[in-house]
Amino acid sequence: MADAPRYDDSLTIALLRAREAVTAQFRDHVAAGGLTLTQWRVIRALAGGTELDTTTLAHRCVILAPSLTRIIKTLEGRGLIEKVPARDRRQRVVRLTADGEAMFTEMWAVSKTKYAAIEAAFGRAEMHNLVETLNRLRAVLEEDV
Amino acid sequence: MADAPRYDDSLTIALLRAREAVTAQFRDHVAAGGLTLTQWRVIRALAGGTELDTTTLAHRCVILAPSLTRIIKTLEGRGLIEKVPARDRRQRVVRLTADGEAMFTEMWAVSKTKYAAIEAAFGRAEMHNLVETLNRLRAVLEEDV
DNA sequence: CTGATTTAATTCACATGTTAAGTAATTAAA
DNA sequence: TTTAATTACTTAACATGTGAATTAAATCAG
Repeated sequence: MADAPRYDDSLTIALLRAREAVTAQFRDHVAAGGLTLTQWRVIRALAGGTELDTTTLAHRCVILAPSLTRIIKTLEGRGLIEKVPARDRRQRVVRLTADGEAMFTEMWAVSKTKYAAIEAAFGRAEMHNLVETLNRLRAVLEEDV
Repeated sequence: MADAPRYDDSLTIALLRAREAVTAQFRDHVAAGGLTLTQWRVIRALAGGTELDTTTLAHRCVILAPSLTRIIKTLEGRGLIEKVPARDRRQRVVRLTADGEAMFTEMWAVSKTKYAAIEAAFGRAEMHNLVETLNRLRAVLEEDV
């Protein structure tokens, strides 16, 4: 042993902690709306009349298919999303209901200000650069390694 | 709506995807050892004879207390960790068993090479800089915002 | 020293992550 | 066109995330 990097210097731990710190900024607000952060990602991906099938939605929201199946069931039960007939009957295509759109609009107004507060505290350029770096890291890892 | 940033430009999504991409590099190897990535973080934090109480361990591994309770139960059942008597009898202090240390040593050898491969692919300086940036972001968010 | 408060873990209940297996619809091959 | 292979999603089983309530031990106030 002994050659393990200090835990705070580990990339995996740094990513975990950073994500925890960022999501913490939104969790209470989203919870106040009766949603989890994961459910909120789905709402957000569908905002503005967007219709998406489960596979695409799962990919955009970074949610595994089994989780999304449960989430769709929950949100549909609350009347926030609804099914849309699809040509390919294997697919489940969904969109927000009027209630869902209203919920998004109301919550997004606040989320936007929180996002802006993070930008202000950390620096707009720094943040943009960080996102770019993270996406580049991902691209590198998904290619080869 | 319409003023939401493109999803790929969202900091939360970028963090989620990047973390997913990084952990994917280790998941199969860790699973081959019969461990989950979360369990591996615990093993790693205890490597080298380190004795830690639940609170400290949870903080270092970024695991919530209820999860850690279950993980300790599991790893103890497998003979990888063991309890240590503590002065404060409210605390649960644990350490690796001889089997646990052996498990760590064997798996760490491979993990290290995978970590090095990521460094090589992404760039050592880039990676060090990313970790520093992530920790700085966290520090900023935990202060004020 | 006794009772109130605080602290460290655990337990509970439910949501999600994760892998594997199963089902139904589509497409491709014979 | 009938069957085999593929695709999209669901279900199942277990591990973890998350917040709230609970228990046991230590500390504090009077």
